[in-house]
Amino acid sequence: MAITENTEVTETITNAEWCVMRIVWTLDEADSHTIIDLVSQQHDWKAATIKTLIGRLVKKGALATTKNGRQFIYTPLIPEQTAMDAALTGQLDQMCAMCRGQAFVHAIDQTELSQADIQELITHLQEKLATAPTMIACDCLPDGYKGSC
Amino acid sequence: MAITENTEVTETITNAEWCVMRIVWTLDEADSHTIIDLVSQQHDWKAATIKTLIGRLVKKGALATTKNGRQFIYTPLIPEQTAMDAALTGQLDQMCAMCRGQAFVHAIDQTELSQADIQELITHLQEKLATAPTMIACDCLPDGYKGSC
DNA sequence: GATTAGAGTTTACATCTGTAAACGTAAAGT
DNA sequence: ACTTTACGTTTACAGATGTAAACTCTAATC
Repeated sequence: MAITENTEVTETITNAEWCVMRIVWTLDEADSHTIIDLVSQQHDWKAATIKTLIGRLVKKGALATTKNGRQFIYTPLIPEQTAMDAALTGQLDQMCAMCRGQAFVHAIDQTELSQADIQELITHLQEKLATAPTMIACDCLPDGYKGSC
Repeated sequence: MAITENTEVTETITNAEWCVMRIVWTLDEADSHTIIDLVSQQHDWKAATIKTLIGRLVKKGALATTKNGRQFIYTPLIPEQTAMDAALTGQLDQMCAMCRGQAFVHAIDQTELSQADIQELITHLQEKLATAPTMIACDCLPDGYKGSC
């Protein structure tokens, strides 16, 4: 069995931490110098700030460290797609079930998507359509109360 | 001109606050007794906790108050759809532009959607397809560096 | 009219986040 | 060997967030 599987997305990655993770996800592995260099070109943060974020991510189990001479090489322990999925789903779970569809409509309107992604989305949606319910009930009120947004 | 337009979504609504807002959005207006009653059926929070959340939402300008005898009637000052839109978009803006399409695929897979919503999404996507780029570049690294997730 | 109850306000407090300086230590240069 | 770097760790600190008790009134009750 694999040694470092991370199925459980235990800890949450904060906004600032996302910026660090994105660098490491993209490079797949990076030393702190590289991370600090790249992140500070995107955000007006001191090196110390980025060091803190790296440290917190290691403690959270989002980044792994491999000793390389005097320094570390950082690698992602949780897949980018998993983190994105959890972040989006977490946000959606908080919203009224009845309104999620509209939220998607708006979000998709405002997001640049590639032709391939759009195709894939259409395909998935068409499949989903087959078994889709006529309507989704509002789940904002406790069980037993009816109401709709 | 209208008196209480709230175009600017200044303050953020926190997770706990969302639970209160959902009740008010759904009922359209509610007194604190009702809010406390309904919210505490969904969450194991003391009345005091919910009072705090209501207070913070009023201070943030998310809820309006109208005096009604000794108590207040609370009404939403920001539309639910606007808040949902901002929440989703904010989350997406944090993720790699190249990966957002996949994030949508996963999110949509895990969300129950009505037939009508799916139809609408397909229509929007088909329209989008016409002007969609072949691919979206990864924007995780600072300008000048190329790399892809 | 005195008392009580309930609505809103203040205060409290631990944890999480964003932001960063200070520090210890081992490697690298001289 | 001695000093300077530079990497990772510790400490700091204000503001946001989750969670809730305490307090102050005004309105309703006896």
